[in-house]
Amino acid sequence: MSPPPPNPTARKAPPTLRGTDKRDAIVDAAIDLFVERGFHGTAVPEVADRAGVGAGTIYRYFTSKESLVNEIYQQFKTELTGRVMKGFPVDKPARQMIHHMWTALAEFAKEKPRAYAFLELHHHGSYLDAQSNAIESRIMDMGVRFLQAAQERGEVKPYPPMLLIAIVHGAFIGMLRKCWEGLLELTPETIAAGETCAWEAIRA
Amino acid sequence: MSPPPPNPTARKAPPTLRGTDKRDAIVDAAIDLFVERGFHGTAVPEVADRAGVGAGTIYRYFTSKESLVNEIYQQFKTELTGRVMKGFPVDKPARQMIHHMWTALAEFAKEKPRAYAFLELHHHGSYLDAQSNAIESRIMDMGVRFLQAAQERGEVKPYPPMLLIAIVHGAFIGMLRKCWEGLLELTPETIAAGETCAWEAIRA
Amino acid sequence: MSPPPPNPTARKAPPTLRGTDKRDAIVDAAIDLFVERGFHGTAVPEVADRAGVGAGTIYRYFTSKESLVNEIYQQFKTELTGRVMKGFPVDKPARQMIHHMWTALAEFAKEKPRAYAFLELHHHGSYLDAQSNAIESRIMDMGVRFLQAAQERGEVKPYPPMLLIAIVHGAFIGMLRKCWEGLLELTPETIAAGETCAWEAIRA
Amino acid sequence: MSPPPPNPTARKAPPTLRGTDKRDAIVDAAIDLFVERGFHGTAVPEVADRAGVGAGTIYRYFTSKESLVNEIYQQFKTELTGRVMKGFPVDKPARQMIHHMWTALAEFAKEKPRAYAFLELHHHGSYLDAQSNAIESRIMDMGVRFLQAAQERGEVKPYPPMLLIAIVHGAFIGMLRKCWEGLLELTPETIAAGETCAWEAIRA
DNA sequence: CATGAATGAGTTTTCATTCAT
DNA sequence: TATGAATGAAAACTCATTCAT
Repeated sequence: MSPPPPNPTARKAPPTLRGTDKRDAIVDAAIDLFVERGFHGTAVPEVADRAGVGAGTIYRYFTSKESLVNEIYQQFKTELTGRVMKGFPVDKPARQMIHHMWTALAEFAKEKPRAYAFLELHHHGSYLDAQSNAIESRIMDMGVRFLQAAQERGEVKPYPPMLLIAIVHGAFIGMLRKCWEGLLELTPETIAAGETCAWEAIRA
Repeated sequence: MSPPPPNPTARKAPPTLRGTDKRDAIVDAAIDLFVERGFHGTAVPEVADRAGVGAGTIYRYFTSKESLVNEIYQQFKTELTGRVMKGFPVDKPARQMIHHMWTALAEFAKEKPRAYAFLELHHHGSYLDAQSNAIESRIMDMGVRFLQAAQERGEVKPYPPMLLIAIVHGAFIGMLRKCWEGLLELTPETIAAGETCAWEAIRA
Repeated sequence: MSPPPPNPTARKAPPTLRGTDKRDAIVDAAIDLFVERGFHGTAVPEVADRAGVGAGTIYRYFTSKESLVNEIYQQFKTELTGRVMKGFPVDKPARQMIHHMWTALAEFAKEKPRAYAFLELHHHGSYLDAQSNAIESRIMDMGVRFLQAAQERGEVKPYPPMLLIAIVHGAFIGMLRKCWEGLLELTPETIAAGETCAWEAIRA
Repeated sequence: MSPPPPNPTARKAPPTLRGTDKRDAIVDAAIDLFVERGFHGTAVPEVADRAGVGAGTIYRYFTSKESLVNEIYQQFKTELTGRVMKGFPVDKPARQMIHHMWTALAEFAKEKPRAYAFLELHHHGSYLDAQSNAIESRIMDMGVRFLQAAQERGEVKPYPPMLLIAIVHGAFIGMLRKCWEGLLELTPETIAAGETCAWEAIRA
């Protein structure tokens, strides 16, 4: 996200990196607090405290509290959709598409659980701007197209594609939530079992 | 301004019920706003305005903003669990249990969509007190017991019961969310299709 | 506290008395609360609760919270000054004047401790109106005149009369305060000892 | 801390001390208003206005309105008792003790009249915490001990020491109050005369 | 007459944002 | 560039007073 220093001999390199460090610290702190207490329940100075920076510093990286959530949202939503899109088995059977998607989501959720929780919990906050919401629709459209194709091949149930997406995605979220609540563990076995359920939910 | 009174002699009805009316108006307004903007994003005077009462009036019915969310949460969570429990086919095959549960949830969600959204979105808010959280665990325990019995009868997949619950409940929420977003309609067909998916997700 | 009904056949007696009873109950409750928590620290509904009447009832006897304090203040200040004036040994030696005054104050303070505390603590509240403050000055003027006369007779110290008043009255209040705090008991002995001190403080 | 700058180029003095300056301004404003209108009668923004700071600033120096009164109370009560204790003629005749105490109190009351009035008027407010009240008792205990010793030496009247304290302290307060009301002037002569009265009030 | 539910102006307190250093 | 003290607008909540019953 930060452009590579065009001048490798610059003495200013550490400060430049420090800038990135600070941004990252702010993002990390903000994710934690937004997940724990929600957007409106989190005070900017709290974010600054947890990030170990001054309150004013946040405004050097983000123009407002709203832009902070939105930038975080877009950053991670983009990363998440990127992972799902990357290597998506476009021409393969639906079973493999589900496997790819389920695995990609699970990996992300395991690597960056707070970020995933953040995306999930702030899904439709009134503070999200148009751009943040747009990312969602694009991936949804893609999902619908692939599912329609699979229906035509008779691989999945002939229900509205949006319903099938909802069922699969909902099942995934449901699984994750129980993990966050400590009632389930996100082991490879759990993930695989969940995937089986999700597939059988929609297969023809 | 006032609707044409079909009965010109009825004058006392509103005054008689006014106390209950006001409380209900506050609860309705609060649900709407909490769903739209979240707990911390909703100001008490906004609730009062939408309810058509003075700001101070809210404090005659609820001791604090927190008690307002908690009372609403408990009221509807109790109603919802009551509906699921009532007439639950205890000794019947798992398929019927799923049908009963799915139908009960769908009926409630259709009758009182805002209330259902409220319960769903405020699920684990830090402002919910012990009592509010307790209702959830009790119904979950029951679900686990029934699923275990069904597993022993070989009716559902031999995965952790909590995972199966998560999948089914998650699928239901997923379906609803798409309805809230206007991407799906909560018709009897949609509901039935979703139920089929949910059942096939967990059946052995 | 309520006078015996002089007319046993009057059907209206109870209502009539009830009115007076209510006013008295309000005054009693108000004195207690004003002493405990101060004027601004006392809520009108609290007064109503303790008096056992409805909140609105207070406004049938007093036009406002301010008029409530002021009426109470004037009522008891008038009673107190009346007691001091009644039978004041105008032509007698200063020693006897001090005795009379000290005894009158002590009797009142013993009979109606809350009322005395009220007068003392609300002495110069910004909510007292002109009339309330006027009562004070009149009795003070009288005290100054008598003390000047006594000075001319060489009975008391030739200091500013206002200082002598301040010393004696201050000493009395000081004694009472320790009683209120439970550090001293308002026995006849204490009162007499205090009087001796007060007299020797100002005698020539 | 900084000597009076006779040098017109000094620009940095106020900023250096600004933190302390603000706190002091708040304390000064609060004392004035608490004396004039009482604790509950004073609104925090009023204090802020008079102090020339923003309302929020007060909460950077004091955690609440209550802590504001308590900190002020303790600060000045500690200063006052310190002055009385400092150089107290422990082994000298009671006459000298009275002189020392009376002079110390009068000096403080003259230097910081608002602070003295504040201490006096808020003496037993329900908003004072345990620590604020504790300061009072310690100095009282000391007074009792010294008076008992003086009684054994036959220097003062054989009345309860607490009564003698009450008389002397009450007389002092009485004198001050008349000064606050403008009915007496706190000249050295007045102070000396008052002291004479106070001594003769308790001497054997 | 008596009541107490209802209210909005006012209270204490928090917090996003700015700006002097 | 980074800071954090300062702030005022807005939040949650209280209460003197009114008025329909």
